[in-house]
Amino acid sequence: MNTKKANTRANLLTEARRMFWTRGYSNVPVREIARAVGVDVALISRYFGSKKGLFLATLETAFDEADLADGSLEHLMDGVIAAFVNAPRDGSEPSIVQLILMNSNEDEVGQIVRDLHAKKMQSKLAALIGDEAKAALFMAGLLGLSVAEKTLRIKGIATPGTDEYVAQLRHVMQTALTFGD
Amino acid sequence: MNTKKANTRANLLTEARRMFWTRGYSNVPVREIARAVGVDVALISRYFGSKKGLFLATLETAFDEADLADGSLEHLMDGVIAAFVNAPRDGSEPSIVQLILMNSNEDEVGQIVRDLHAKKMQSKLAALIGDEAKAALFMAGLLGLSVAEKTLRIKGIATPGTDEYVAQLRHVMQTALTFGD
DNA sequence: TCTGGAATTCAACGGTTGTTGACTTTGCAT
DNA sequence: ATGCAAAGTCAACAACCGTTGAATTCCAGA
Repeated sequence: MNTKKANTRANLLTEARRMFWTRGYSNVPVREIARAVGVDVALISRYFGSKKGLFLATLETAFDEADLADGSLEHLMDGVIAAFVNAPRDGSEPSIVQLILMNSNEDEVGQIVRDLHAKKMQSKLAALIGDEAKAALFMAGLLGLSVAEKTLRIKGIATPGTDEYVAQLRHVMQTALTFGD
Repeated sequence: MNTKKANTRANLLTEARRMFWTRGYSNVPVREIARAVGVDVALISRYFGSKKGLFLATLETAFDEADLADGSLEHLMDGVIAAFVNAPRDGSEPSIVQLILMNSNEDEVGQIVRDLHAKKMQSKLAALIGDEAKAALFMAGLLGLSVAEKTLRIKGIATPGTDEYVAQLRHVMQTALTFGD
């Protein structure tokens, strides 16, 4: 069987992604990932080279599903919400916004995450909106709402997934688009 | 001299505050703080009990200067900007918003920072604005702009301290106050 | 100058981290 | 059943962390 090794490798990748993206790179010991999967720690270094290699592997398919081709404002917002804010599939999985917020402070991998965000997300947004300052405010609103709810758990922010949360998101984002007008 | 001990104690406190507030609690080894001040590591445990004790000491006077008593919208925004966003005195010193963003993810001291923020900052804001949801969006905009500039370094966000940055801040915050109307 | 207490340093501890080489188990082909 | 890679485990490593008791330096008062 070739699927045996590939299976545990995939399990490690899934578990690592969930932990790294919700708690941050340096706050997750490799031993804990291995324990959650049910294998020995040595396999991480063996299959992914190092802890950093495992983290980079979780990044590789991060922005693949993001498709913001459509130009209309309505579809732009919906696309951003669907691709970056909503957690993919299972509700326990973190969103891309959370990946960014959790790991951009990290010393080692922080720059990689920032560059990836700038290249795949921010530049695309700026091109679609057509104004760098507006796009920046757009993104700031997105991040602020996320950190307010997910990290600071401020009372008054709606629960993600609800219509009310989407309404808040759209209101904040739409505001950014009127800046300076 | 009684001022000798108090002097190095104050130096440790200042250096710890700058490092903890800009890089996060767990990312700053106590040995580095001591080295920056020019004393031995043992003094930290001796003077503050523990690393956590040192961090808590940096929190003690954090929200003291915050005065949002005035009810007018103009003064509310200016007060928030002055008290929480602008760095106090020296430009190299971090702001309270940065303290919150940097340490709210921490396992140990995160809850303390969150509680402190909720008690001293968010509840006060909610009372002044009179609407919990609006106050939450107000705070979200503040945090988002800060994390976009300071943490992610998104191009398009103005430099803090400039008039343009204040304009962005006010625009984002004002938007939150019109939510639902 | 001597002394005694305060201020600081020194050296070591137990614990945790990521990593690696050697060993053991698994499972298919012969 | 047997051999033999592949898959996984085990033990140990060096480096780093926060903390602590003992030793040392510093310095004002007698």
